[in-house]
Amino acid sequence: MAFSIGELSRRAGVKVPTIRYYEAAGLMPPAPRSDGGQRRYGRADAERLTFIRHARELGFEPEAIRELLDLTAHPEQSCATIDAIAARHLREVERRIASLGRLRDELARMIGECGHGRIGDCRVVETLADHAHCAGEHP
Amino acid sequence: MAFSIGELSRRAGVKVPTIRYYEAAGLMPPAPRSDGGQRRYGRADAERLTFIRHARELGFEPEAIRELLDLTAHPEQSCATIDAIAARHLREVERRIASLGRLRDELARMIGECGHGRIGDCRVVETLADHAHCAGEHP
DNA sequence: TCTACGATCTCTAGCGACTAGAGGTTCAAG
DNA sequence: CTTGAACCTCTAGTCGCTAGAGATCGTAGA
Repeated sequence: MAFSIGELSRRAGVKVPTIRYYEAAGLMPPAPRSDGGQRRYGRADAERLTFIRHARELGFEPEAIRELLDLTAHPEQSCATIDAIAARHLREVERRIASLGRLRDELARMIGECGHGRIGDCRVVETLADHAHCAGEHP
Repeated sequence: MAFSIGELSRRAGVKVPTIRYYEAAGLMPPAPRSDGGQRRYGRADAERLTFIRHARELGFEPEAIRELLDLTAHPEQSCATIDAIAARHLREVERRIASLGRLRDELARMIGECGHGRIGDCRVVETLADHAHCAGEHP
């Protein structure tokens, strides 16, 4: 039920030094220690760390991840607070899904044309380059 | 038709020093210079840079972005090469869309429960923490 | 044409998020 | 017990930017 940092590393797919870094950075809680001073972890830590890894791979910044983790950690805070934070992240997530959807379609089209012996022209750049209007981001 | 780095910065939503950094890093081609040595850009540069920004926001590493840009830049390379690279990115993009979809559903559920006066428990962590099986990533 | 001043130039240094290594301690299988 | 892999802390390095410093360019207005 209690396992080492190496085991946690294997379960979550996050390198050992990175786990220690996340603890120092406040993304992971300070782990309880064995008599000899080594960190001990449980299932919840593996889940939390796996979430952090996925969120990082998806391009979320540590600050955003912290907020998402807080949603889980403090369900007692007001509905309005949760709603505002969740809604903001929801909009962001939907933007990303839309962008990735366009990229997926373009990649699929290229592969399809390849199969028919044509070297189709590639519009990967145009695919994500347009839609500059989805911005409203840089003040 | 030819504009400055500041103008490019505004069009693409990327800071001026970052543009110079991308040039040094090889993500942007070396820009032609004015008589006085200032960089001059065209429409294609703005598109490319906007693509880079979007791809970075979506969590793609510079190396992956370089590959995607190369797909566009060298349509003359063999079908097999293009197919392999595009297929790999397609799988990755689909994984991300699936992950984001789960996160979106969970955020939407929380907001929905908020609206009905309940402070629903938050499962955002579980949402992305499971599915460790989609790994095959860390050797 | 001259001038002023904002934009651009290069260069160096700093920061956030890791990552790698040195040197020493702990744990657990034998 | 012993011993070697795994852990500890600490420092230093890398990558992707970001923020000055000090000098030069370019253009609008007198």
